[in-house]
Amino acid sequence: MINITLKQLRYFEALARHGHFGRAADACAISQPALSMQIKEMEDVLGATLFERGARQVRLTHFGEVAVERARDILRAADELGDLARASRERLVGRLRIGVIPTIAPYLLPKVMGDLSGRYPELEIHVRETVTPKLIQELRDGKLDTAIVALPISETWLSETPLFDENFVLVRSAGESNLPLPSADSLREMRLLLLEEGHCFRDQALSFCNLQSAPPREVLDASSLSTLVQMVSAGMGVTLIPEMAVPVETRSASVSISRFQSPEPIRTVGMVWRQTSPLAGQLKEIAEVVKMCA
Amino acid sequence: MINITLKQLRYFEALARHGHFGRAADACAISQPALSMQIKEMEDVLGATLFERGARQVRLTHFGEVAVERARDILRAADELGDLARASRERLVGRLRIGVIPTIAPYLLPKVMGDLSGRYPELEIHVRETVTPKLIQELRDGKLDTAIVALPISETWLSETPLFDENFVLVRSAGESNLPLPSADSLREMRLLLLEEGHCFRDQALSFCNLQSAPPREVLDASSLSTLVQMVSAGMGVTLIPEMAVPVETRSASVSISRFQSPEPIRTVGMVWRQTSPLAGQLKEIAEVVKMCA
DNA sequence: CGCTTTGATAGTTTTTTCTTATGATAAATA
DNA sequence: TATTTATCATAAGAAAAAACTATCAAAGCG
Repeated sequence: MINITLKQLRYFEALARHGHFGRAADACAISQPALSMQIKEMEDVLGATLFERGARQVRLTHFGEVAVERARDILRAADELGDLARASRERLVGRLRIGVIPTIAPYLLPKVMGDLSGRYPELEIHVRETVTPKLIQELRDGKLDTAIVALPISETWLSETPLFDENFVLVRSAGESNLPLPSADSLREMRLLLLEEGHCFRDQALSFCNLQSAPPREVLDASSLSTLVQMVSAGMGVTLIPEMAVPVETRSASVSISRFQSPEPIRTVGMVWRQTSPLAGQLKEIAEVVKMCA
Repeated sequence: MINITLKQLRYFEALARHGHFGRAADACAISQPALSMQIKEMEDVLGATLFERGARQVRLTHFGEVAVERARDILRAADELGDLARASRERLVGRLRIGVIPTIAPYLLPKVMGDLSGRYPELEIHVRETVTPKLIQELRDGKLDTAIVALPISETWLSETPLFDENFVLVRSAGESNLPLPSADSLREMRLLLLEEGHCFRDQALSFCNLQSAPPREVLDASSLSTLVQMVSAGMGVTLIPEMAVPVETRSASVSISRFQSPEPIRTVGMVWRQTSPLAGQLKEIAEVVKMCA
């Protein structure tokens, strides 16, 4: 498809402004014949005359007058594309889509969101809270820019950076606080309440109890840590929650919290993103901000 | 002053659309390395990354998404400069891209095409037949000059002019011609065959039966009026078709046609185009020609 | 592991654009 | 009227840009 070029539009606009081939050519920093040829080329392509070449002056035709308006619009839009690029290059601006797993989101996000908004006022943060496999899928599909999950993920196409380590604590009903601390193995014999399938925290808890995937007797699949703690508070069993969740979740429940002796159960929380993401640089920066919060 | 070129914008747009260097290059009729180089050049000039090159897919960055919108605007404006030139040469010549909805096209186009070609011998008419939302999108993208659709469209950036009104008639199998005419409401209880989702005629028919969007029992989604009539002919139910379609569609089907009493179902067919289109003047002229045909 | 897909790179060729030199026309000047 | 001057067009070669072919390298897939 043959078409006009932006260069021709620039020359055209210059000629329209100066009304003189020589001066317009100077303004464009090219020779006069070069300008003449490009204008002629443009007229040929358009199939219409742009200028009425008088002996002593060059004047726009009626069509030329209309066309130069359009040309100026186009040139302005093209220049704005450059401005747009410059604006987006400097600071972290625009939309940032973060995914967070449900066992971290409610405890980490309030502070992180505040800090990020303060630091990057032009950043529009979208948060998606769901389980790890879905987050990874959405990352792969380009629906998310980054995700905060329990490491490791071990996908070759992902970059991962650790943010912080997090202990698991035992939650028992208030009356049991004096009982001796059960060993990891003996948790198997107790009524251990867990999150439903799909949450990585469930697998981590089971792993700590040396259970592969077969659940212990009588598990109850909760959909949130809040539910778990409320169940414990009602005397239905014991559970594990991340230390980070303690302040929020025990506020309205009469339960006792105990830390394990070594080997203390632990998980590493980190941030992941596509290795190919052009935001990689900025995401590292954001990871630092999140580390501060934790 | 170094700057991007329209050619680069075209390549950029193609790559954004195809998400694949090879196919985009094909679409631009150049080799893949040529496209790669121009995209890279463009990214260098802008100083920003436009695409995230994944192992298996190429995806726009956030900035790329914003930029491609601008690029499309610029490209459309540049194309319109050509249209403008054509319009300035008084008579309507060159390419005219008309979109028509499928429930009108086969009945209106044969005559309209003939009349237009006779009247404007230098006019090269391209016809695109698809559903209204796609036509409107293509109009917006500058891929169409005008479209013939059911009014109203109510987009502020469109000019619309009515062409003619069209009644809907009831199609029943041949044996049922003596039965009394069902009311709009009672159509709901019959086995009403309709076009598939997306056709405005489907919505208009449903609306006449006072159905919002929930389809009646056992709808069968056909992709053309011909199919509908053939189904009716086979005794599978009843349907509505525009009056204009009657001569063509009942030629090879043993069905009976009945007009409704008032309130007679009706729709207004009209022509729409971008208000900013330089062809506006000529399009009005064409609308008059189409009116004659109907 | 090989095999395939896919984008990047290198070197060469083709096309486009630009430059200098020159021509042509008409107004201005003498 | 002849000459000069101002201007834009044309021509031919040089420079720059863009495109092609061939090939590489990385990553997914069986």
